[in-house]
Amino acid sequence: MSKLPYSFYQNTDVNDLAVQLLGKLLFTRVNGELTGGMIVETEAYNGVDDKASHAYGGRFTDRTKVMYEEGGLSYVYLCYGIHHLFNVVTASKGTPHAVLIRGIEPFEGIDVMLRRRNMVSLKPNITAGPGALSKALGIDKCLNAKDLLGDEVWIEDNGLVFNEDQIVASARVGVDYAEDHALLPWRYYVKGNKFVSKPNK
DNA sequence: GTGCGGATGAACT
DNA sequence: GTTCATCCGCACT
Repeated sequence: MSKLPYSFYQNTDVNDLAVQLLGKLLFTRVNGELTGGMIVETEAYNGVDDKASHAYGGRFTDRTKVMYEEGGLSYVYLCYGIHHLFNVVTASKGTPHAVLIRGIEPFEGIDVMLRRRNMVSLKPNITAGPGALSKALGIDKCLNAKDLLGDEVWIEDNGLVFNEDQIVASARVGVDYAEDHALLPWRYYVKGNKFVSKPNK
């Protein structure tokens, strides 16, 4: 297995990239503890033209500035004051594309994830949903703006590729505020996988 | 400096 | 289906 190269993240078609991330392995090493899982659900956020994106209209703030960096960095932010959401920054410098990781299937360090989630047995909700998987992987603001080829958070290619008929595209979750962009089918998930988040149609 | 509300999840009724 | 935990980013004064 090998880490995805920078060239992977440079893709300017953020939807294509969101699909390609399905089946890849997301790892973190926090306090020396290795955890990881296979990405089974993503959402594409198409930068300045996307009303659901934090960078819509070119908004550039302390929080959103990392999205304007070169693809291959992390973008982690706090949502509802409680949940840290993990995104992959993509495209080239100046183009604030990002892909939200919404679900992973546990692969490595399951005991550590159970402890972090206060769970005794493995159930889908350990990593189904963006807030849940961040907690299981130990992701918080400290992992914002990290190099995805570093040794704190990274993504590996295990060679697995899904067929088109194994992938479902649907509307993104929790973006009602995005008006006419709320219904765009930019959420992608692996059909039938138990670690896809709740609104699973 | 102030006020509003969110790319959610879990525990309720 | 409804409620609420719990913070800070962001727009505006």
